[in-house]
Parts: sequence; structure tokens; C-alpha cells
Amino acid sequence: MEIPPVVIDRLPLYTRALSSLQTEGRDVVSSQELGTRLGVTPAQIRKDLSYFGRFGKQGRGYNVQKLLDELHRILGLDRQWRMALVGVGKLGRAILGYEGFSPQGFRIVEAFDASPDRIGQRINSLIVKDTRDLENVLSKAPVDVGIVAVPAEFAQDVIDTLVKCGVRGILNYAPIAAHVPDGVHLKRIEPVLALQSMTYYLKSSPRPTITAARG
Amino acid sequence: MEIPPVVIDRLPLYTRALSSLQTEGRDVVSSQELGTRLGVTPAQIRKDLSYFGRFGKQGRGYNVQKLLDELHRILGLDRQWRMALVGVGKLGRAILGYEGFSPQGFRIVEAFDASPDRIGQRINSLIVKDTRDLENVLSKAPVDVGIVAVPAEFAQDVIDTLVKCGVRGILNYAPIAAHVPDGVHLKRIEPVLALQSMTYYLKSSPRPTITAARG
DNA sequence: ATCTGTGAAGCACTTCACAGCG
DNA sequence: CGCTGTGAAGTGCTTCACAGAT
Repeated sequence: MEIPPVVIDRLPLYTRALSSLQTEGRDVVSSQELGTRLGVTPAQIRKDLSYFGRFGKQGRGYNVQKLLDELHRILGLDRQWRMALVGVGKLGRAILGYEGFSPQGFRIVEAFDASPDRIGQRINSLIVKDTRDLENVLSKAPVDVGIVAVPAEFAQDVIDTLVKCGVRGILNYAPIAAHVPDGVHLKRIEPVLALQSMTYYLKSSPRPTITAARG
Repeated sequence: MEIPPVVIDRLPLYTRALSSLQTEGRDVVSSQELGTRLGVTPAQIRKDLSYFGRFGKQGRGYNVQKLLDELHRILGLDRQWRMALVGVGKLGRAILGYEGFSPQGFRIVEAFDASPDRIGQRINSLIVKDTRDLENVLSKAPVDVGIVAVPAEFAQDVIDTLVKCGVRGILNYAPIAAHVPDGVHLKRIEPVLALQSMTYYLKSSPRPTITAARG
């Protein structure tokens, strides 16, 4: 069956809420409660889950642990994912230093850059390699995902190389509309894009006057 | 008129492509060419633009400069936007150091943290202030957008405070499903969410064997 | 001839509403 | 009775296809 992409985008939210519930020691949760926590309608949660199977018990709800396991399996979060970073400038270093990846099973295992004074540097136990060696390195130790943090002008080339290396998932931080062949999944994650659409809604309504707590 | 939210999300992509075209010295562009560059159908571009007016010339296309100006005006990108960062841990520092905001008119003008050993520190010409002073500081110098980079457990509280301070746009880096009242716009921008849905598509198809350039 | 702007058709996603199980 | 799972209805978005302007 062909699952609507928006459904796939919501599943990680469900796993996250379920993790919290699990930490709170809860055994069972209804679509109603899950929906309230996430700001999603109960019907939508039930419909989304129904694409993959029948995980709930009528009259009771969903077993937290079981549903969490199922979603992990469905999303492929029951294994480790290897990632390669390209571009270790300011942004690239920040990405390397980001601690949110590894607890979720995402590991940056290679870092590349084109600049001679960065190649060979050690950053968090990784040695920065030459971008020109991408194909050689990744042919010996393939990765699942490429993270692109190079300047806009080089981004498409880097993406093309990654695709040639068999990388089928790309996280693009560069401000370009990159092209990838069918079967390769690219996500734009520049914060500026999010801001530039948000301003549409902010521009009209005035900043309210604030009655602040005073000294 | 009520504009579909997806349309608003695409407009920043259009402005970006138009900026490139402008740099290339192009005067006129058709929906066809713009579409090819962005991976969007020409009909969609025309339809999207038609919500806001009639910017093209039949038989010719769109004047690059004029359309760019219009889109800037529509999105509110013809002015500066003031932002406050909350949380100057590792992630917060990276956000402060990010150079992509200011060229697009987004400026971080305040930084807050709750930890005593961070309060008072200077980072890039900004003095880190106490999160407890958020209301006082923002009542004197309001901001348009709040950037939340605190640990998950504090994020909802910080968001509530920001909303109380009249902030109506929030960029949330914390891994929680935050709740905001109507009229407040919140965008989740954690990279892990993007990865966790991408893996759904990656998990099934095998990593292809690569024929790499060898020595 | 070329390319926009747009109703109308088509497709995708969400919500409803209820049968059916625990 | 409570809550899931799901066809059917409803809503929103995309694409078609063509009239009309240059």
C-alpha cells in the first residue's frame, strides 16, 4: 500500500509522545489522550495507525510499549543509521557537536571538507577528510545519510557526489533548491525558510503591548 | 482571502530562485523556467502567485525584480525582524553563531539562559541575560520571534513566557510537542524529526553497491 | 506564437460517524 | 459502555486546459 507522506511525517511525533508516556510509567493510552498531547485529532491518529495494522484494543486503547515498538520498526528506528557530514565550517562543526543525533540512533561517522587547512583536523574523534576522497571512503564504508553543510555554490555538486556514492537520504542545510534523482530523499532544514514563511503571518498583526512584571 | 498555508511555505523558495536569477542578471522569467529550477510545476507557481495579484505579462513571463519585490512585501521580508534566543548551551551558541540569519533580515538581539554561570557571559557582542528577566527585558524592547534552545523539560515553560511577552512567532529546537494559543505561530525545526521520517523510505531499499573511483 | 491567470476537474488528506469488539 | 478501525463524506490542494493578453 502507498502511505501518504504526511502520515509518515507524523509518526515520529507519535513515537516521541509514546516515549514520554513510557517514562511516566504508563501502560495504555487512548487516541484521545495522545491527540490532546500532540495537538492532533484522535481520528487522525487512529487513521494513521490503521495504514500499518491494528495495534489497539477496543474499549481500552493502545499498549504504550507495544505501539512504540511497532512504530520503531515501521520507521526503521530499531537500528543505527550511519551519516556523513560534508562541510566542517562553522555550521558543520555545530552539527558535529550536536548531541541530539546519537541518542536516537543517528551517528556521524565521516566528515569531509574541501579546504586544505581543515583536512586532517580532528573534531570529536573524527578526522576531517578531503571531499575529493568521498567516493573512495564511502565505497569502503557506506553511509545511509549525507548531511550537506557547504556554501550554496558547491551544494549541488556535493549532493551529486553523495548520490553517486549510493547515499539515498540527504539533509540539506545549504540554501539552494537541489535536484536529486527518484529514490533519493532530500530534506531542506534551513531555519531561514521556516522564518521566511512565518513572517507572512506575523507582519500584519501588531506586537501587543505588554504589561510586564516591573522591578 | 484565506491563502492555503502550503502556498505560503513555497513563497520563500520562489524568492530564493528569483534572487539567483537577479544575480545572474536576468530581467524576465517564465513560470516554466522557475518551475524547472525549483522542481515545482509551472501551473502551481502561477496559481500560487495568482492569490496575491497579477504579476506576470502574457506572452512574456514575470519581471524578476518586480516579482521579487512583491514577494518580499507579501512575506514581510522588506523589514528587519528582531529575535530573542532562549538557551545558550551548545545548541544555543551554534544558533548565535549562525551567519545565515542576518543577510535575510533576521537579527538575534537578546540571549537568555537560566544557568548562573552563563548569565553575564558575552557571546558575539550579546550579554546573556537571566531567563527570569525575560518579561522585563522584552517589555522594554519587544521582539518578533523567540528561538527556543533549552532542554525539553523547560521548553513549554519558556514558550509560555515568550507568548506572555507578546512573541507571536516561535522557532522550537526542543524535542517536545509544544502548545501555543491561537495566533501564535510555532515551527519545529529539529533535524532529528526530519531524519526519523526519512528512514521510513530508506529502510526498505538496500544500499546499492558502489563502483568507486579506485586509486 | 508565447505565456499568464483561472475556473473546473481531479487527487489527496482529514474528519465524521458508526459498526463491532472487549 | 468505551474506544478502535474504517468506509464514506467533506475539505483542501494540485493539475488541467483554455480564454485572453502581448
